[in-house]
Amino acid sequence: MISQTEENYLKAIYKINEREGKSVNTNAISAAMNTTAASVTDMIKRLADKDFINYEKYRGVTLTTEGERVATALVRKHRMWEVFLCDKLGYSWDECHDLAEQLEHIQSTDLTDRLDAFLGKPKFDPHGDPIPDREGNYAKRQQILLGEMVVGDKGVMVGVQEHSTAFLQHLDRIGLVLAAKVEVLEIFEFDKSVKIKLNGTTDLLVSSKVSENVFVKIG
Amino acid sequence: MISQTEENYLKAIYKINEREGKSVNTNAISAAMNTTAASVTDMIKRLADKDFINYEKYRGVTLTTEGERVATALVRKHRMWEVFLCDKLGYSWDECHDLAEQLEHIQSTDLTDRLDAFLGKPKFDPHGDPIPDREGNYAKRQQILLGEMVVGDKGVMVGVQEHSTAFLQHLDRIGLVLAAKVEVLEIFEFDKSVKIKLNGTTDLLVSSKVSENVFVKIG
DNA sequence: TCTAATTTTTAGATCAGTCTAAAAATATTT
DNA sequence: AAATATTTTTAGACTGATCTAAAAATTAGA
Repeated sequence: MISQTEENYLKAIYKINEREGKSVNTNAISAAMNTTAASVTDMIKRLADKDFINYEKYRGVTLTTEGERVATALVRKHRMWEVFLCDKLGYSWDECHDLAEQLEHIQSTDLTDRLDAFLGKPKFDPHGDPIPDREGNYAKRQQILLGEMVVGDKGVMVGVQEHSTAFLQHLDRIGLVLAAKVEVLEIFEFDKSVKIKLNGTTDLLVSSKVSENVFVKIG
Repeated sequence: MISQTEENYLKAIYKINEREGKSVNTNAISAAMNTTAASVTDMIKRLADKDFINYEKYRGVTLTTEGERVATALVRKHRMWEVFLCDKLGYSWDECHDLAEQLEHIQSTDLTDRLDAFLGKPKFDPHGDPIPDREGNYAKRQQILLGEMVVGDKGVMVGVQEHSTAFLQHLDRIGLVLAAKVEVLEIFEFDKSVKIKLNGTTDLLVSSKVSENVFVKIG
C-alpha cells in the first residue's frame, strides 16, 4: 500500500526531474512539498526502502521504474479529472487544478480507463498538458515558451508552465487563453516584456513573468 | 480541518443511530469501523473535543447538529458519486460502493452541487437509497422489507438494507433487481423463506437472508 | 442484592508524518 | 587548499491513529 503523502512526493520528484532533467535534491523537494529538508530526508528513506526511488546520501534521488509508473499514473489521473471537471461540470481551467489534486488519489485504474472512454479519450487537459496513456507514455509537446520566440514568429497558445490559480486568472483577464493566436511584434530588452498581436486583432504587452510561463506552438 | 478517519467515524455513528434510533455505544462503532473499542474511545474523545458529538463516559454518543451536518454531507456525496459511476461510467450497483467510499471524501460542496445538476438532480442512488439535499434533508422511504409483506401483497423492489458486494451480486443472479415487480405467493414459516412472483412471470423462492434485506414499495 | 458477565476506559506502545536545532558532508570562493 | 557557505542528515520530540492488556464501570442474573 502507498499513502497519499508518498504519492505526492513521487509526483513532486517526477515533475522536478522532468523540468531539471537530473537527479533531484532534497531542497528542491522540500520547496515543492512545502515541508522542511529534514522531513524530506525521512520520506526519501521510506520511499527508497519501498523501491520507489534510488537514493544515495547527499547525492539526491531518481525514480525507479516502479516509482515512475506511480508518478505517471497520478499525472494521468490528475489530467483526466481536469478534463472531466472542465468539460462536464463547467469549471474553468484555474478552478479545476485543486480539485484534481484530490481526485488524482482515487485508487482504481479501471475508473481512470472508464473516465478516459467517457471523455472521448482526450489527449490533452484544459491547460494543454498531455495526458499519459495507461503505460505512462505521452507525446512531448511540440512547443516553446512565448519568451523564447523572436519578432515575427506566429503561433497558437497551447499551455502553461505555471499552474497557480492567480496566474491562470491573470491570463483569462488579459485574454491570453488556450488556442489564442499569437504573433510577436516587439521584444523590449530592458524588462524582457513582449508586445504581441492577439488573435490577429488587439495588441497586447505581456510581462516576462507571463512570457516565460506560456507555451506556444509555432506555425 | 476534519480528517477522513474522523469523517468515517461520524458516518458510522450516523448510520448506526439511523438504524437503532438511540445513543450509539462504543462496541457498535468498533464493529462498524473494524477497529478495537480502545481506538473508538480515543476517537470519540477527539470528536467530542471538536464538538461533532455529545459524549458522556460509559453512556455512548449522539451527533451534534454540526456532526450530523458532516455525516449527511458525506452520505449525499457518496450516493451522488454512485449515481455518476453507474449512470455515466457503466458500473453495476455492486461495484460502485467501494469507489464511492473513496470519492465521498473529496472536499468541495460546490463539486457535489455541480455533479447533482450534471446527473439531473437524482433523488435516489442505484440501490434505492435517497440522496440528501444540500441541507441534509431527505424523504424517508415509503417502503417495507420483503420479509414484512403478507401473502397477496404486491410491490416494486426499491432498495436494499445490506450493501455488500456478495449480496448485490446474488440479487443480480436471481433477477431481484431495482424496479423488479414482486408479488408474495407463499411464506414458509419453517425457515421464513418466501415464494414470490417476479415481474408477473417467473416464480422465485427467496431465503430469509434475502427477504430481510430487500426493500419493497407497496402498491 | 450480590456476583458474574459485559462493556468501556486507561495505560502504555507503535508507526507515519511532521517539526526544530544541531551536526556532518559537500560545494564554493578567495 | 583553507575558510566559508550551503545542503543534507541526524537527534529528539510531537500528533493522529492505531494496537494489546489490564483496570474500572455498568448491566444482567441467580
